[in-house]
Amino acid sequence: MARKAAGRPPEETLSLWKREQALLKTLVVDRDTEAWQRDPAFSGLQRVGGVDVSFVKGDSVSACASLVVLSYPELEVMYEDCRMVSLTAPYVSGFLAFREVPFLVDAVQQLREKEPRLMPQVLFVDGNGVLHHRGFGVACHLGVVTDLPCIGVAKKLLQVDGLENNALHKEKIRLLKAGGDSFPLMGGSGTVLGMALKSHDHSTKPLYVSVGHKMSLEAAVRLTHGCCKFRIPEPVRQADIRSRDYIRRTLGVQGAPALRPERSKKAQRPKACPQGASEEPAASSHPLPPGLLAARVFQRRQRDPATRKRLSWAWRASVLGCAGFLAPAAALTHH
DNA sequence: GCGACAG
DNA sequence: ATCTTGTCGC
Repeated sequence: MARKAAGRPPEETLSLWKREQALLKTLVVDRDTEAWQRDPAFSGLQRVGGVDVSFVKGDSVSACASLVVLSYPELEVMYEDCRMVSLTAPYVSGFLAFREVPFLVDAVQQLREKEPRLMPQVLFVDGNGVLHHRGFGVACHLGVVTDLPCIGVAKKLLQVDGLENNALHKEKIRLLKAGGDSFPLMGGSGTVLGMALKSHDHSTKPLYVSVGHKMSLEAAVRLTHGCCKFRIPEPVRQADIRSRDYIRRTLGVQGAPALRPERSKKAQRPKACPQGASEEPAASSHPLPPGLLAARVFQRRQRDPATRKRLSWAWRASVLGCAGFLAPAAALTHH
């Protein structure tokens, strides 16, 4: 039963989303916060995570959200969680997080409750971090809401702040020699928004790496390279493969009941799965509305005395925003 | 009409 | 994101 696509949201909704992004952006930490991030060999890093959302072809609502955890440096799958979800928001460039993040947060939360020892120390996110229209892409969004270090990895250049996939850019790509080579992506304001990375020796198209949360750009690029067996970092690649497999096994086999759905060879069976995981599509979860999600984050952060003062105004604005009493935009630029 | 457009 | 076969290269 393929459901109909939601149209583009009204300007009013986009305005609320922009406010949400502006609020949460104040919580992004764009430097290394963990000891392993500064270690040359990432000593102390044992678990890397990846998330992805795959879609059902004729259906713009049904999707499979997946979270995988891999060992580091072996890059073997230790945990896999795939779940069918019903998307509520349409895809709008610049607002990807509002479509995908609620389900990914649910997956992280379930892992935190049921298998805390498997919690990844960093999450690779399919999409951009600070390399974004308003400096707050899906990798930042997921990072701030989960409080996990996150790395944004996009397969195509998001052309914002003067960045263009033009002849000069293509020439810089051509000059990348070996896997690990990269060049900075400088925005119009002179800020480095991310790096174009040749993820392995024989990759033509680069990856666009940017900071999501709690990690420096340098460490993000270095770790991304360290997690690439192929062009796409293994955590994201496994999340992608497994979510697509899940859809195929769940929806694509109905006409062939005699055949037992098989797992693709690229997807090795993980050691752990979430408890209660069913082969049937799970009931669609009910993510918090954007405003309440922000409120919950601020509520948690507010317990930390170091950030309480700085957040108090944002906390109030968030709560007021939820109630439909939005403060004027000027309130966000003061303080 | 033309170019942009993370996933 | 997804629609799609074969084909070229190691």
